[in-house]
Amino acid sequence: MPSDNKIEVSLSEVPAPKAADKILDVARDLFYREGIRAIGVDEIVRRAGVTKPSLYRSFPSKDELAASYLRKYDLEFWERFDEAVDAHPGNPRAQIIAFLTRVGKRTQKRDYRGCGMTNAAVEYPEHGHPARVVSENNKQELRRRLRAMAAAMGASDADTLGDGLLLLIEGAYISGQLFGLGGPAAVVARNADLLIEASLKK
Amino acid sequence: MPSDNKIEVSLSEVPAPKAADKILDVARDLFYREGIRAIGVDEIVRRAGVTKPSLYRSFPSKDELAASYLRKYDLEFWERFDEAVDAHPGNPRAQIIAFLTRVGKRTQKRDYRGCGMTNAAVEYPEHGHPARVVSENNKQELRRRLRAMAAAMGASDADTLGDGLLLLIEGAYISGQLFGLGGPAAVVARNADLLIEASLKK
DNA sequence: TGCTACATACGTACCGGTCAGTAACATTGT
DNA sequence: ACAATGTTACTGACCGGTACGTATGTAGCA
Repeated sequence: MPSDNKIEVSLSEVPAPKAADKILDVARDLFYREGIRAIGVDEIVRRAGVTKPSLYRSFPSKDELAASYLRKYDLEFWERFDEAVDAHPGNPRAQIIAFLTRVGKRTQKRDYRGCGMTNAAVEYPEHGHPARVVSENNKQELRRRLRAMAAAMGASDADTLGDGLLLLIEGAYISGQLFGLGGPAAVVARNADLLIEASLKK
Repeated sequence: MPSDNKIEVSLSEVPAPKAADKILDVARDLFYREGIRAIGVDEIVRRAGVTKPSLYRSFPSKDELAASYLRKYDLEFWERFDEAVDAHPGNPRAQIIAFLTRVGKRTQKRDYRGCGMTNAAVEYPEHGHPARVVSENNKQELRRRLRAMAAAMGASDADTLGDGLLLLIEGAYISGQLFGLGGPAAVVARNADLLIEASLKK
């Protein structure tokens, strides 16, 4: 058994993953790839190597586990977003294009499955569902930031441009998983650039 | 009992809706509003006022019923699309804007649920699933037509513009059900017009 | 007209499996 | 001791799907 992570070289190093963490990791993977409704709790605990009571000791319900998965997804999303922002300080246009260039690249990977937030909202149309609430909050914050960036670019109608960029982003997420390789999402950055250009002059 | 459709005034008029038709009507409504995975066959037959064996005499499986629902959806979609096209003969730009204006309006209705095709593809990521196949075919045809229209507009890079329009459309479908009233989908036509403008000059 | 013969359409009751979730108790490591 | 986890077994509801019997309409024929 080479390279086992049970080595425990010293204190607080590889601190023996708790059951809740293993569950959340597996849930994240399966929920994202297959969909939340498509995955049962039995499969999650099986793949995580834990038992069902362990799941329900850490999470009050499957719906709340899904919400936790999305909160984790939310954190990772903003990390990726801010990475593009930080790469071009004071240049919102370059920030957007950098972000969309990476999104476009990711959509061209095999088995790309779009945005976990967006997918969850499609799976759970019911208002107030725990998973949907997380998703809606994420999207509203994204909209707010895009509009602010559009304003910082000096767009004459910043809200319209910000919303247009959001439409392109969501379209890329969906088209990425619909068309696979060679799909329309590959040119999302180019289209965003054209849209920005048209929104600035005048 | 006023206005009962059992009148049968003459031959071949209101020909007593068959079980299969009632099932498909109910399935269309429930699948679209709640999602395909969220609705069981029991609820469908209950709401349709028929029994389960009747469903399985007309449809070989739930998956095939979902595919039938999408084929019906596909027909209605192209009716709406061609309506906008026919309203502006020889003017692809006006055709697109007319279509997107109506899409934008529909996204602002309460309980808007986006595109049944798109939603089904999100619900069934597995390649080859009967419902997904119908959805993918619809989207590929839409892409083909949008690219052709972009070429007819005289865009320098017609494929990029066609794909950009597709991204905006898919973004509108998703944002419509994510944000509800006052969401970004309301300005999809305006953004499409800006994108077209930017893609034509030069 | 009266009868059978057959096909179509439908209903009752049921199948095994899976769903999310839980009760009660044993085991482990610190 | 204590807290976290595992073990086993279970619940009631629901899942998609089916075996099998029954009603109804109609064609053929006397």
